Amino acid sequence: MNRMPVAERREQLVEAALAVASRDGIEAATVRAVAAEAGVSLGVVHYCFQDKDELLRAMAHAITERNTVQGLDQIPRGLPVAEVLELAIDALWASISSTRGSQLLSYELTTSSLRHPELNQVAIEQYRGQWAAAEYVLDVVGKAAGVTWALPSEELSRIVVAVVDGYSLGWLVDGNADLALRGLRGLGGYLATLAVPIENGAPGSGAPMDDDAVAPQSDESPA
Amino acid sequence: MNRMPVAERREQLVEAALAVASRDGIEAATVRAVAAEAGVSLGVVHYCFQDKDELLRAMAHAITERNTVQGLDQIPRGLPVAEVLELAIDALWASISSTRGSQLLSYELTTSSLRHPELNQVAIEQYRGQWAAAEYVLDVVGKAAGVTWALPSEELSRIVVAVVDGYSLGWLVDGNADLALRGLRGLGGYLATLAVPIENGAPGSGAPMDDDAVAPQSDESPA
DNA sequence: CAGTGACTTGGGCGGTTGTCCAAGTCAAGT
DNA sequence: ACTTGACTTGGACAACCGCCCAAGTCACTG
Repeated sequence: MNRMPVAERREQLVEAALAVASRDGIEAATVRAVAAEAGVSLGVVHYCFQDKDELLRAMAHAITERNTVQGLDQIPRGLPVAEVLELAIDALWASISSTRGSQLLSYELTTSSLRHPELNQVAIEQYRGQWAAAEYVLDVVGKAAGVTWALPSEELSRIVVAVVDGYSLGWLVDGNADLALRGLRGLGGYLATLAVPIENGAPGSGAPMDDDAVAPQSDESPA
Repeated sequence: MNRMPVAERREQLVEAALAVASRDGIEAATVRAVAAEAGVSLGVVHYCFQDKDELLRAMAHAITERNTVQGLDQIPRGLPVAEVLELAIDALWASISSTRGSQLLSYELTTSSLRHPELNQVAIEQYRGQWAAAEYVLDVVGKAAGVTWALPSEELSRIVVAVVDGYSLGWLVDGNADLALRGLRGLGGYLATLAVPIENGAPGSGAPMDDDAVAPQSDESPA
């Protein structure tokens, strides 16, 4: 094999682990399988990572980092909240539904983390990332539509993450993408009822609305 | 060991498998560990089950069947829909939050099922059971409060299952039961806005309400 | 051009897994 | 009392796992 500095080799191995685990499941991501996927011999993995667990943690970190939301910068301003939300949700679902293996791997990583002390931090990092991402998206959407939200953004992001998680799981099980997307659009409709227009002279818009502030739902995608 | 007919022995082994897997995770439920938990020798397991997979399927079937909702028969009639929903949700959450290991095992079973062809039917059976249970609960609640729902019950049950799943996962990760319960009560508040009183002379009640029928959320617990 | 050290190799180690089986034990029927 | 067959036992097997290491290879520096 081509010689390569450790740092670069590590990235390659993480990539290989991600490929194997997304395709065949986290249990299939053995040291041997990762080495074979990367086209290197067995010893290389333990030369670059102290443990198999360290490799798995690096892989989890990579897949979590990759879940950053994309394409939010091109959301047009001045649209009604409901429409902005629909755009955001459609984009989110497109990115989720096109990466089934990664989605499934994310849930496998979460449950594995909750069982094995060596992966202790993985799950909480995953969800901290998702809650923060949801909060950020809600902030961007709110600014694009000129509204604020009737609920604290931590609660709202929890709602978004929970609902997206729930529908993603359901979709993984039954394979019905349309049903899931319709459900998520419903979440968008619910969120729209929580939008409060900014009194400021700015050209806001969207669903005005009372808050009878009931609340919870929410989640940001684990893609 | 005491002699025992196969059928009875099978039940005992399923119980042992459930104990091991709930406590230590699905990976820890090896044939040896299950035999030890049941206090029988190794060969007994393969005498009662053809495969390890057959044992796992039987275990999954048992845990899914056990998720039937309880205590619904003692819901008082004539209460406002919002209060009935809160009662139901509090009971549901009490049963979820008191069985952390089983909840986690349910998610492990789902992901395992989605990866291994031998467990193919497990996940879909789990969710069919949960969607049906949610539908049943919504029906009971509706009758107790004298209302019907503004959305088709299949969609509503999907919402319930998705939201409960999402919040359960979040709770498994961060351990914050209060936050999850508050979130689920919010789901109850949302559902209340979808309740339509029955015109019939019956003493219904609860939040009346327009349906702007957006929709989805929902889930029934995997306990 | 020689030497040094980072990187790679492939096999071996002990442990665990699912599966199998020859032999043993015990309750029930004749 | 003896036979039969359901049930149990404990060890063996091959396959796989994570981990380790002595030896080899190559790029680079002096």
